[in-house]
Amino acid sequence: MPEELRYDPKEIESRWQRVWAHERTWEVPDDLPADAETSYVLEMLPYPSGEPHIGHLKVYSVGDAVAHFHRRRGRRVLHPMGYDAFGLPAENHAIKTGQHPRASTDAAIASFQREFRSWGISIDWTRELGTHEPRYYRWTQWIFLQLLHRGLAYRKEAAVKWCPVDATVLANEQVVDGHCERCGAEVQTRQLEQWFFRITDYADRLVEDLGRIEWPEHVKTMQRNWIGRSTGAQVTFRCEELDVDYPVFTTRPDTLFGATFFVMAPEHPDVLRLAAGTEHEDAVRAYVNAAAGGSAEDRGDAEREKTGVPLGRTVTNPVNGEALPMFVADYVLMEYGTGAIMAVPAHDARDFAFAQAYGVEVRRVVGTDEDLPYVGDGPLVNSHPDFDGLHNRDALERIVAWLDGEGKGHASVNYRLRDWLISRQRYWGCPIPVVYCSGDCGMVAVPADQLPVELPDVRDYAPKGRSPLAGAEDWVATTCPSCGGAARRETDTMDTFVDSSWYFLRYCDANNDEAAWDPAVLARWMPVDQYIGGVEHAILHLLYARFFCKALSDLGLLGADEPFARLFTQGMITRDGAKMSKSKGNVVSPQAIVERFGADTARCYILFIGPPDQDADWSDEGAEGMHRFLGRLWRTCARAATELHDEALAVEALGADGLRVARKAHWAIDKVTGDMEGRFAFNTAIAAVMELLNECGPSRRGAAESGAVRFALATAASLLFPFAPHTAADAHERLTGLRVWEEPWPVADPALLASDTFELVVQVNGKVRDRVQVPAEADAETLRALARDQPNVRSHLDGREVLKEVVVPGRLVNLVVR
RNA sequence: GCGGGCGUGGUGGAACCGGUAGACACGCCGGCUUUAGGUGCCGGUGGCGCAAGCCAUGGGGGUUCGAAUCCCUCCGCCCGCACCA
Repeated sequence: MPEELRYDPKEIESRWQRVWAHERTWEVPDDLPADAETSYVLEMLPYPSGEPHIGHLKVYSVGDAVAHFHRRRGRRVLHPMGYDAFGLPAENHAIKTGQHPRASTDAAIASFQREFRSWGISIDWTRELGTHEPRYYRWTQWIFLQLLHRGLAYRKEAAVKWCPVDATVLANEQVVDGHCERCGAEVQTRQLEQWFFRITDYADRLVEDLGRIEWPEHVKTMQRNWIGRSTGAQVTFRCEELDVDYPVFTTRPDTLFGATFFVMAPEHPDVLRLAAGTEHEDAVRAYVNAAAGGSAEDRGDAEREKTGVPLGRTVTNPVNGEALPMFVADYVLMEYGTGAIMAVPAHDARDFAFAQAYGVEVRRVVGTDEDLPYVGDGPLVNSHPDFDGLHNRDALERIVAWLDGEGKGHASVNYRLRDWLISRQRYWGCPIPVVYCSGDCGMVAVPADQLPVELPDVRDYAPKGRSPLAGAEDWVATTCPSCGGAARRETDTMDTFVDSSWYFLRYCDANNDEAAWDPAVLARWMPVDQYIGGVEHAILHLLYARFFCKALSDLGLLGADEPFARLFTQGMITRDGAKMSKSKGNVVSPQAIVERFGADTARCYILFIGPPDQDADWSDEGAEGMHRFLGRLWRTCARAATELHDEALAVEALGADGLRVARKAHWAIDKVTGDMEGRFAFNTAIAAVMELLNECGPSRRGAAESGAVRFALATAASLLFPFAPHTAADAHERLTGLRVWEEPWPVADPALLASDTFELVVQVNGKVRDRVQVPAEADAETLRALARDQPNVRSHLDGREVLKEVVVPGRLVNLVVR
């Protein structure tokens, strides 16, 4: 093969990357014309650690294809890049090596930048940000202040989750089955004063607005489950002996007449007081202590035997005045509802299990033939003459109305969602911009014009149950912004999910030094039109970001109250069917692939491997095949550029071969466009380009006119550009002299899409017996006659009676015979 | 246990509305080019059968002229939720 026709991705890729960088091709200016059509395409913010992995390659291959497609369809596309740069891995590394987290983070960022650039993704690098840079976290702190002033950030003492390994508190969302989501250690409960964001204020809207966004249904379901909205009633039970009211939340006020006991969580503050002076006092104390020491994991296990201890007191059921025995039991959780429940064993599986174990009465109040416990619907029985016989769902409303009238209860909505605990006793995070005055001012917010509160250097990163920042004495000691007296800084830092809850806003106005953003600029881009990332963020990041947008929009700082209009969650790339990991030694490094085949091959193969929302197994052979295809495309174009003369494409003058090639090109335009528009079917889009190229092979194209072949090849390069930008740009330029990214996305000619003949399938009794080329305009009668006339069809009709003829114009004829 | 998704050649997958099952690729087989090879190009490739044909989309049943696609049922795998009152 002549040297000039060698496909050399290294040379091609670096050459075009230089052109795009030099011409700043992918930058979008801040002063776009008002009528510009825009699109915001965003991949989830990467955490920079070591080098990018194959998941990054996938997310940017998808995102860049989308970004390019929109650009070529005439939109101005915002496609920025940044780094989620605060976080524990860098800090833990610092504890081990003494290297400042900033140094290791910046090194990782540099390697990410280098690799991202080598992939040729079309990023507007002028908007690049790192969440650890003071110019960024200055505004993270500013947002914190806005929330603080609105009462959406607050400090309170509460039972919180503590990870003993990471030595910090965690948000509920970061505890999975009683274990730290990050490190896997079993979490403990501690009573601490911490900072929270009032996300529960938005619980309702966070559920409600899921209806307005185009997200995968399973992600919405996960969020709904997490928020856990339940409607029901709050009902007050009175303990006469102690003269205290205990409200409970129930979703089943219709079963109030079936309540036979009352249970409190071991953490309920009144438990010991209630038992005091009764014969159960010691047992209760022992039970409460045991519960406090038990593991959160066991506590959450529904299969576990129900345990509990009587309190020796009763409460009065407000609907019938009955005295119900009180218990303490750990199947009741302090953090949900009021920490106390009315127990209806006949119609609740948990209460039933407890009643069986402790010999409490079970009273059926929903009449059915089913065994107890019965949690379904039915007519009320054994309740009250006013309600007996009513369907329980109707009775529910009437009972709540009655309670309301009597002042004994009211309709109520309860959520599983807790407020977001955002303080962390760690170093490498955004400082919380608050000081504590040693005088009379108490807690004072650092004024916005004194931001950022910069993270000081410390000598010792090791966590000791308090933030390493507490050791930076010079930094901690400050003056009170209010009275000018002595004050001490808050030493906790913010959860890094705070940093990533607003970065997509900053990108819109990334270099604004006067404000976090200009709302007018934001209005142009927000919400993100297409967000792309892993499903592992279905709850954490995606819920927090939604909360931020709602809170900020309520503050008048932002128009969009949903951050991400469309979400796409990509599947994992596995190797030999298993998740890639260093310990398994099955890691495929993007750098190695790019080194060996070039970025275009890597990107295309990852998209070709299967539907991008599904997991897919990496195959080296598959990547080689993609490399062959790109080489063939490039070479065929390069050869055509010199060997096929550049004649105009006159469709009317084309012969059969030329027409076939031109048609195939228009078919491919239609196919690729449809695959990109409707769904992210990049795999079939690339397959269509492969088909088109196959049609242009020297033997297959036959006597096709050079204009038709050139058009088909240029089209192939053009259609492949979103997936293999360098190769496509190079091939396209050689062939046409034009820069493909400046060309509009091709539009299929309907006249060339429709063929003048089609292959009619003829079935007898549903089995294909023959095929025949027929004119596209043939009417049903013609098709019918033609079908019956095929030799192989005749032999199957021979001596039989035709009962029915099904004619599907443009497709098939089915003859039903006996 | 509850909810959701999936199951198609040796492999990844395609078939978007019920209308030619297996596009496109990997792998394999054969041929050509020949520079020694990788490479490149052309062709073949679901199974059984000499063939006509038959069988085939996890198993079974159903609806339909016609089912990978719709319905019922069973099996297997994956994901989420799971003492939330």
